[in-house]
Amino acid sequence: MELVEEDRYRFRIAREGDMRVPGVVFATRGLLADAEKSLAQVVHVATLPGIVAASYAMPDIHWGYGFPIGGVAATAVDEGGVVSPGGVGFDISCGVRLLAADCDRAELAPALEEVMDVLGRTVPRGAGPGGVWRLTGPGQLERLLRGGSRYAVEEGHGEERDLARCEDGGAVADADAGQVGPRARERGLGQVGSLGSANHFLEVQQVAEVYDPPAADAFGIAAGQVCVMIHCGSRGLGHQICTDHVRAMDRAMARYGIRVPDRQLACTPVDSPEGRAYLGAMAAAANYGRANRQLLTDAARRAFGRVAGRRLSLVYDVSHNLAKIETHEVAGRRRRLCVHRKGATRAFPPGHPDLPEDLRAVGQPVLIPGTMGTASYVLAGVAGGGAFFSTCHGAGRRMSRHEAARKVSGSQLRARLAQDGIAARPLSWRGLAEEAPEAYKDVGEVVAASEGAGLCRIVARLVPLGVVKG
DNA sequence: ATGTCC
Repeated sequence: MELVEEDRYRFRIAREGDMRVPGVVFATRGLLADAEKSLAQVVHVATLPGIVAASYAMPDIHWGYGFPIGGVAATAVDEGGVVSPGGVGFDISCGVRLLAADCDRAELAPALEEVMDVLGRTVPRGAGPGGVWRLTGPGQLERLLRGGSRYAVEEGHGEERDLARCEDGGAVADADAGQVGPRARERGLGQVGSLGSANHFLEVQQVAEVYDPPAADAFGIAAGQVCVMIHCGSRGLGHQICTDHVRAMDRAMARYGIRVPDRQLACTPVDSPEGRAYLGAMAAAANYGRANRQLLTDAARRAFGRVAGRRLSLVYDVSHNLAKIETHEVAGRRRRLCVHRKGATRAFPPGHPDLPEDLRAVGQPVLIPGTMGTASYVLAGVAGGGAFFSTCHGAGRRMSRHEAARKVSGSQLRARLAQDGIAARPLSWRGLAEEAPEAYKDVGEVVAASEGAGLCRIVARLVPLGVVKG
């Protein structure tokens, strides 16, 4: 496949064959080494009915189920555009929340090990059931699927101010719990308020460097400040919803005359019973993911309060695995689009009406989880953001889990992190090894390419002080 | 990502 370099950070895959739009890849040549399989997925996505503008890829693109991770695709709702669960991913509403503590690193230092011990004991994690909340019955799950973070706050697990700093105010209204199947419910009941495993984490971090002081100031973070970053999703509930609706769409697709180059791209029109059912269930899972992060926030606040007498205030909460109905101008026309972001973060520009008032002047905070040994970033949305106001979501893997586990010893990694002043609380050595910093690309390179491509601007770099891993 | 294969 030919990748035409349009400028240093933007490449084009010309339209050919069944492609309805070209591919546009924001990256550097270096970041695209070994990206052949995921670029083929960019081409596959370009064939979807109703897709507009381009099949986009972010600088942290890598291979995923059907769509690439780091993919953005918008379809025109009123022109037969489709929705595809593969364009959201299995971990619906996986996302990141950043909390800022009322202290700097030196002030927390004497209490850090104990804070990490308490977090290690009180943050539920790992595969399978177990969470902060034990739901009392189906009615409570129903309210949670509709109310998201808002419901968790109503039940006493947070502050009203938290909701203003959550994407969509902590919950979307179009959740349809009736489209969440019995198995998804069953899996979700016992996992509310848990990290999960793999790349999910809770980290205590320090703001190492501020690049955009006015934006950092508006976000409520400053150099040296201690932060807590939570990266998790909708656990088994989201996974089961994806499984159920992929199956339903796979069966229904032919009735709509839709053919896709890869069965993993199963889709139906947004405006079809199957499309609406998926989007309703997906929104419910999105609310579940938000409640999940709200409850983990509560657990982190309790640990910080009890051990160190410190408070945590919410900077922002944003997902990087969602599809949303948004209105954008395409080719001079305002159109209602279904924007799929999979491993891509929404990044609203300054002035956007959906941003809370105190952030509107600087743009939406974008939270980029890096690795436990290097850094994470806070970015901000910019005007003109070239892919329906989307940017990267993380470092992107360089090694497979298998390769990382083979090359890295978990116990040696923990010792190495400790030498660097990072207190790790892993659940298993294997899990830690799979997430070793060297298993990932350089997150600094990813965010630099994202900024260079005009998708966002870099606000601050955060470095880990302690990590709780599933 | 995921009760890592109903």
